[in-house]
Amino acid sequence: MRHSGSTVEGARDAAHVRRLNLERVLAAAMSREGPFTRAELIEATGLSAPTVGSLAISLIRHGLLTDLGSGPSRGGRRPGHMEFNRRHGFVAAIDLGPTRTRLAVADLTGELLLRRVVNTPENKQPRALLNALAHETRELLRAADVPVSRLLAVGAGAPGAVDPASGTIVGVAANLRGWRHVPVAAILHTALDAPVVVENDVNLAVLGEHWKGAAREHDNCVFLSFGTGIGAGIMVNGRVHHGHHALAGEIGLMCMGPQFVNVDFAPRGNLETLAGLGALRDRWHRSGDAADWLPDLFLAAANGDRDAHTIVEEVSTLVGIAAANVSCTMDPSLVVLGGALGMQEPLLLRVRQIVERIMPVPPAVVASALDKDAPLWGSLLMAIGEARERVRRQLGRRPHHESVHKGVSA
Amino acid sequence: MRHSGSTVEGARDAAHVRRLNLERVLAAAMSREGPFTRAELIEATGLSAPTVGSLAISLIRHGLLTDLGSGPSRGGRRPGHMEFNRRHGFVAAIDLGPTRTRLAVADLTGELLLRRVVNTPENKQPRALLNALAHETRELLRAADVPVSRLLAVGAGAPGAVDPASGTIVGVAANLRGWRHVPVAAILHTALDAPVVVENDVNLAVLGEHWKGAAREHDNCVFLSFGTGIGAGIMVNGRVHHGHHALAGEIGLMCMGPQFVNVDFAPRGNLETLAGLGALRDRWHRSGDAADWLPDLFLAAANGDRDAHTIVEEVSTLVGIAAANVSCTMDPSLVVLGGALGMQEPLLLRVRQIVERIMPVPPAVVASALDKDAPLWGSLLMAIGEARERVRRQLGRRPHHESVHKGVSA
DNA sequence: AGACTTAATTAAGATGATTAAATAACGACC
DNA sequence: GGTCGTTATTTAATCATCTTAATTAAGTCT
Repeated sequence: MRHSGSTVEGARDAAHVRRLNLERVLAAAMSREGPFTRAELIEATGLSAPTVGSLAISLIRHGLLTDLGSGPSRGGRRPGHMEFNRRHGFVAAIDLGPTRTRLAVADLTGELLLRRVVNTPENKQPRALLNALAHETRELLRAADVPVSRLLAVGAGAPGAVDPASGTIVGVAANLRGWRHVPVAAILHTALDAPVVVENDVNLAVLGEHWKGAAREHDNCVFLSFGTGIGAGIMVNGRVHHGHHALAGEIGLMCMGPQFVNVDFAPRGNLETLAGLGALRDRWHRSGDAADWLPDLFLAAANGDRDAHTIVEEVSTLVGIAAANVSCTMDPSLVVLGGALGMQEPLLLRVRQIVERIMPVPPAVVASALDKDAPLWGSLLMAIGEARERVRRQLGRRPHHESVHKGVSA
Repeated sequence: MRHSGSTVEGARDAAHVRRLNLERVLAAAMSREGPFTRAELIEATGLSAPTVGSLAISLIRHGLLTDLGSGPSRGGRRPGHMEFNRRHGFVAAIDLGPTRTRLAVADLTGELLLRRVVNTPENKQPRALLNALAHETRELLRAADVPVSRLLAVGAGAPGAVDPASGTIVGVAANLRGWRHVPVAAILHTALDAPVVVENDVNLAVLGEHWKGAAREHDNCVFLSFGTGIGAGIMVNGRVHHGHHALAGEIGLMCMGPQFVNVDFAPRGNLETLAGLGALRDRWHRSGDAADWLPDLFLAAANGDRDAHTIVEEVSTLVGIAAANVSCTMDPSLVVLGGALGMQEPLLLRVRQIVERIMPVPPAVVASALDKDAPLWGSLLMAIGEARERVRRQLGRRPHHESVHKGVSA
């Protein structure tokens, strides 16, 4: 549920300045661990003392800051301590996976309150499934002692092509057949009575890694997910790049050489059909869940099994080429590998080797630090962003005036 | 010569609002063809009449707007017409190519005054060559009747890896051997006494096509240049994407299949060595300038020459794969093909076919509208951006006060 | 006890936006 | 040809919000 700004991008008057300064102070307050004083906010924001004082009062009135009373003196008047009120609002995250769904509840700073992993309900229509997950989320909120009214935003992730603008799953997700044009945001919004932002799971993974994982400080990076499906989350200047049809990062479609062009092309020559877990399973003559046979494959390859070695070698090469080709296109400072296949150490080494051969100034290539939780963290971050947006809008309105009576000046 | 903001990202006070509003009015004034009235500015900016009046006076004082006196009435008071003063400042563009160098002078709206194409001086050291081009630029300014003091900014383009932040050519350019760490911006700045912004030629091409060419309105697009060198200019949300080491778009490095990985790799398997004009020339057993034999090749292919057909077919396929792979990574709404090879019609058709086979929602694939002039237009746009920046900084300072005497209020 | 320190608030002044009213200059109409 | 309404712009009054300077508050230190 995104609101497109109805106003003409903000009137440029004094009130605008006030909003900007409020955000500055709020950002300074949130970035700080524990309590702080007005003086520290003055230092951090560069604003004048009276302004910070006034803004602090405003934020305390709104409940975003908690007044902690005065602290110990440092040689002068005792400072008034305060603290960001983390419990002013909460967010929930739902990472809908093909087999497992991860849920989490956190406060506005991203501190995790509770999390839960459930089996994704099978054989359910999208709407029913989402309602079941909403129910699960409400239970989690109750368990975390969070009143539903305090839920400010929900972040949801799903595999496949997602249009964040409309909060809809537009394409078919790997293992979630039949999900076409499902208005995920709308359904969850109704069920949870909070704004919902929806995003592709790989895009969430890159957000998560950037926030809490291996990609901290890397404002230009990519997350490459190699599992049953193959996709990339692309971060440009600290923001996720979606592309024009929300298809950016669909590197599963990548063509791996001229030999794959003229054949009966569609489903037989691209990266996903060559290097997805499906292809590996077939070549390794196994079936069932990848967790059962994937480690075997890499163990066998390490132990000199000819077939296994060939499979690993060839797939690693393909993955390496993909990573290198994305790198020469985007020039990220970091490439994060994820997904069941992407987390395999031998593959990582081979990918790094290939990338370093091809790129004159190669990006670092590392494994995901958050692994399967990466999209969940990304969902949380996205939800926090939406929640802060909501808070900002709240702050725009004047607080409940407690009719301050003052002597009328002559 | 870029200045990194010394202030802490702008003090958020009333003066800040003033600056923002000045920019609003200026943008509205520049976007308009011909004269306009205050009333129109009020309508366009959403600001109040007194504010616009005051800002207009300020801009007229600074010489950015020209007062044209009052125009015809529309049933009421006659409106005061004014006009953006295009001759308030000028910009120059220099597109340094391996064989030809293009120069242009334009006003602040991008209206071309004069242009010139010269042979790139050969056998000169970088510094001498740049000084020669600066001399050429000054001549062009004189011919266009532009005083050097009115030159507000210069945009320069060069092949190879350019670091726009420092205005330096860092890598080796295709036909300009020996250009390593040449401080282009600094040299030209000294020679022309104006700020210089330097950018990679392919990045400029995408800027140019977006501004005046085939990519208008396409805020997510890529320009693929296929000539002796191969590279891409990548536009994300209306801005050129540079990547972390200014290597974004170096798709000449792209690996075209696993068969090219394990061979003695470095210079023999990537896109540029397979599909660059050098490779074509060798396969077609020719030598000299591509203009002499490239049309022959495509003509022969069209006329059924077996060898030519094979060459064209194979190269087109490689180009198509590259375009498709960039597309699935970036999801642009448009792919523009340029460069001597990229402008060949049969290649375009094949590329379009491949891209449409691979992408579920394919981008449009078109030939460059500006052809060899694309980087020049991009340079102009970049220079105009820099010039406007300079003007904005000027506007920050108070105009020469003509000591307005007024009665002191009691 | 008095002097200096640090923190926060109050007061006064400056800037620049807005609304409301005034002015300017015209067309139209009886 | 005077009144009236219309359009464009300016002037005046008001308001919001920032800043600096002064003041109050509540200590520490010698």
